[in-house]
Amino acid sequence: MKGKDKTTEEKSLLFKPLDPILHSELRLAVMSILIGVEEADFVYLKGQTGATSGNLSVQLDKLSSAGYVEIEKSFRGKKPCTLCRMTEKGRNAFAQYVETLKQYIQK
Amino acid sequence: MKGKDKTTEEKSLLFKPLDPILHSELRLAVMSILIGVEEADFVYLKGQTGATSGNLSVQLDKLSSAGYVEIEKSFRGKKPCTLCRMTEKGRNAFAQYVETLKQYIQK
DNA sequence: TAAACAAGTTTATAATATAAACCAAATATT
DNA sequence: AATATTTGGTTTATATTATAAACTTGTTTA
Repeated sequence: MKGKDKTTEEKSLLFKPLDPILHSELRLAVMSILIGVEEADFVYLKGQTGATSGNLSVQLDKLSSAGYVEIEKSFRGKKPCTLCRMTEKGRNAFAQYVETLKQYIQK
Repeated sequence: MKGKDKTTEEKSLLFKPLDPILHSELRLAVMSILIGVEEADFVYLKGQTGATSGNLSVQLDKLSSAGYVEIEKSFRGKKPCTLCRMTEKGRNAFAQYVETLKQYIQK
């Protein structure tokens, strides 16, 4: 294929892009949990998802940077505690992601 | 976290792993098309997905290596033609992926 | 008082997705 | 009739990701 690949420009009308922030196993699991609760802490999310601390930490950061979750660091007694809560933006993005996904898995 | 991270072993019961072959935007789009038709050629898949030739070629290879699609190379007149068809294994994997995904996006 | 644990973060690495560059054959252009 | 362009792809290089290992800081426990 010489020169510019013309198809690069023509975006498919049939398949809208899947939000890359949400199209990730662990981040999706976290969002799935957070959508059903008021808030959840790091340890709980870790337990429910089965993720390692490192992976969870990184993915929470990404969700936070995207503005999909709010993270609030405090102490529970003497232990640090990281509380996570889904934002309105996160809720919208999640709903949109699910809609888009339906185009891919139909029915 | 010193030593081995214990949570590594405890797999989550709530979130089954998402088949990494299918959890990919382009491969999912391709499977989504192939599940609805008897067969589709490279050019058609490229048009429908909006993918570049290179990307499509690579992702078709992966689906083929996984045994999810069969690829049959022939000629249509004098032009080469790459026909793709979903296998039974692919159909099962797709159905399973959709089921698993429902755990993540519920309802 | 030192070893183990809790709650994370940082960093290194392996895997992925993606497009750019490439190729061979056919068709169109001068 | 030579050459340029298009068609239908493949290979390769690169940038991004996901992931776990290694590290940190403070707290229990032996």
